[in-house]
Amino acid sequence: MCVIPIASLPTTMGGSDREMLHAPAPNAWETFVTSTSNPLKLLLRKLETHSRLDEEDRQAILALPYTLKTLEPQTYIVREGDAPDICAVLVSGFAYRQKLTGDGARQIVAVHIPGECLDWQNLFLDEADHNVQTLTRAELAFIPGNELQKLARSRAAIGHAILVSLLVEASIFREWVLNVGRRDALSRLAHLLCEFALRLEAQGLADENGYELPMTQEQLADSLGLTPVHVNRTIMALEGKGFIARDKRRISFPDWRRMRDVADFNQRYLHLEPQEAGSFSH
Amino acid sequence: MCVIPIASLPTTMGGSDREMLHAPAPNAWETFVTSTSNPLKLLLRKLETHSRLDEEDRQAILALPYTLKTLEPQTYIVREGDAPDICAVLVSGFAYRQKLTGDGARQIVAVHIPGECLDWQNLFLDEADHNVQTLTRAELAFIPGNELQKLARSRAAIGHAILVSLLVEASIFREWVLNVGRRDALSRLAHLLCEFALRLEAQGLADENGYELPMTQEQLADSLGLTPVHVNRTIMALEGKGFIARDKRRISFPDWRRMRDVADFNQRYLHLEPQEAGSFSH
DNA sequence: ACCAAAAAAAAACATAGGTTTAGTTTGTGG
DNA sequence: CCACAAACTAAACCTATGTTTTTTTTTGGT
Repeated sequence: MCVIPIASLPTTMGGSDREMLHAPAPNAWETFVTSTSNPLKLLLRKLETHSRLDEEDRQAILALPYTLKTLEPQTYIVREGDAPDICAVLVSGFAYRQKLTGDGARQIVAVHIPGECLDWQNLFLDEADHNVQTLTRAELAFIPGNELQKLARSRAAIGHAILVSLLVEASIFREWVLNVGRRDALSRLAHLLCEFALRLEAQGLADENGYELPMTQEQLADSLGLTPVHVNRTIMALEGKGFIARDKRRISFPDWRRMRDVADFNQRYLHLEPQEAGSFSH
Repeated sequence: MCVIPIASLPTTMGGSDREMLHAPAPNAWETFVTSTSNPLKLLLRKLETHSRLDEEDRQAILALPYTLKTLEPQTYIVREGDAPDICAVLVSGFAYRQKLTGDGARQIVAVHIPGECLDWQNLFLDEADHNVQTLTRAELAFIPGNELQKLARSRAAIGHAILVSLLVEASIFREWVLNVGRRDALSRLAHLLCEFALRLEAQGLADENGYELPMTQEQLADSLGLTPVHVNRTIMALEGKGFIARDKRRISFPDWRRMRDVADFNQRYLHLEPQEAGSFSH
C-alpha cells in the first residue's frame, strides 16, 4: 500500500484567472483565448467519438460560455463531500479521479485526457463521493452547470451525447474492476497503456509513434492497485520483452498486435465508433 | 483465478411468459400479477431512495406497462455484444453484471437487488460491453425501452431520478475499484457485506437481523478479485472474530460499529438520502 | 549549466493470497 | 426420504506481489 501524506499535497484551486467569455458569433472566439482555436473543440471531438451531432449541435457547443483557468499539478478540482455546481472541461493536460481508504492508501479510479468533462459524475448528485485532481499542469474551461443543462434539454442530440459519455465512463470503471480484480501485473499495466493509446488517439493525441504519458510510476501503481516498485519491475519487463518502447515519458508500441494480446485488450468497452479507424483500432 | 467453463453455463432466457399488461387505472393491476402488489413498487422505492418524486410521478411509474417473467438461476439477460432494446427491472431475486478475461477468469462487477433496473447501463449504447445474469431464480418486469424514455422525457423528475440512479451505479463501480485495488481480503469482504446491508435495507430487505445472502463463496470471490478458497478463509475469520454471524445463508452483524470499522465502510458513495435512517445508517 | 528534489532502478527479503487436493456438509430433484 | 451434485471446509505448499533500503537518473527551478 502506498500512503500519501495528505498534509503535503497542494490544496484547492490556485490558478490564473481569465475573464468569462460568452463566445459569440462563430469564428470570432479565436482572438480571446491562448490556443489558436476554440478550447471547446476537443470537447466536441470527444462527444463525436461516441455520438453523432449535426452542424447546429456543433455550433451550439462551441458557443458555450466558459472561463479558462490554468491549474498547477495536483490541484484539487472536486473534493469528496463538495456540492459541485460547475462543469470543468479539460482543455490541455491530464487529470484523475481518486479515492482514499481509511488508512490513506490511494486508488486512482479514472484518468482524464483533454476534451473530457470532469464533473458529469458529480453534477447531478448532492455531494461528491470522490476527489478529482489535476495530474499535470492543466487548462480547464469552466462552463456554468446550468448552461450545459439548458443545452442538453434544448438539443436532444447533445443531451444524448452527454448521457452516452457518462455511460462510457461507467463502462471504463467496469473494465477497471476487471483489470484490477483479475489480471496479473503484466497484462494489467499493458491493458492500461492500451486504453490510453486508444483514447488519446481518438482525441488526436497519439499516433503510430505512441504518446506522451505524464504519469509517474507511483501514479500508475495507484491506478492499478499495485506498488510503485512492482510497477517498475513490470514496466521494465514490458520493455524487455519488446511490448513497449520508451523514450523519456513517450511510450510506443513496436508491435501493437502482440501488445494487445498480452494486455488481453478488447476495445469494445470504449465504445469508439462514430468516426475513427486509426493506428491502434484493428 | 477461477475459470468458468462457458459451455456448461445455461444459455439465454428460458422462463415462463405472461401476457403484456398495460397496467391501467391505479389499483387494478393486483389481479394480474403473482405478488400481492404491483411489482413496480420496488422500482419506485429504489428511485425514491436517491431522488424526490411527487404523487403524479409515482402514479406514472406504477402505470408503466410491463411483462413479468420468471428466470432460472444463471440465465443470461444481456450478453456482451447484444444491442439491448428492452429494460428489465428486477422484481425478486438477485442478478449480477460480469466480464471475462481472455483466459476465462470471471469478474463480477455489480450485484443487483430487487427494484433495480438491469439495462440502463446498456440501453443507450449500441452494444453491451458486459454480461448480465440472474444470480438466483428471479422475477423480472420487462418494460419497453421507449415507454421509459417517453416517461423520462415528459416528467423531468423521473428523468432526473433515472440519471441519478445511473450515477449512483457509477459511484459504486468506483468504490469497487478502490475495494479490489486497495483493501486486503478481510476489509474487502467486510466492505461488500456492508454495502449489501445498506442497499438491502433501503429496499426493505434487511433489518437488525441481517439479510439473506444468496451468493456462493465462488461468486463472492469473483466479486472481490479473490479465490474461493481465500474467501472461505476470510469469511471464517470474520465470523471467528465476531464481526459477522451466520445461519445458513443469513448474515447478521453482532456489532455493526466494529463491522463498519474493519470494512473501512463509509456509506457516502451509496448516496442514500431522501428518506432513510435504518439500523445500519449511523 | 547547476543544484536540489523527485522519480526510477535495483536488490534482498517477507507475506498475503493462490493452488491443489481431499474430506465434509448442505441443498435439491426424484 | 434418498442420492447425487454443489457448496463449503481444511491443510500443505507455492508464488506473485509487497516491503525496505540504497543507488542512480531525470526533472525543474534559478
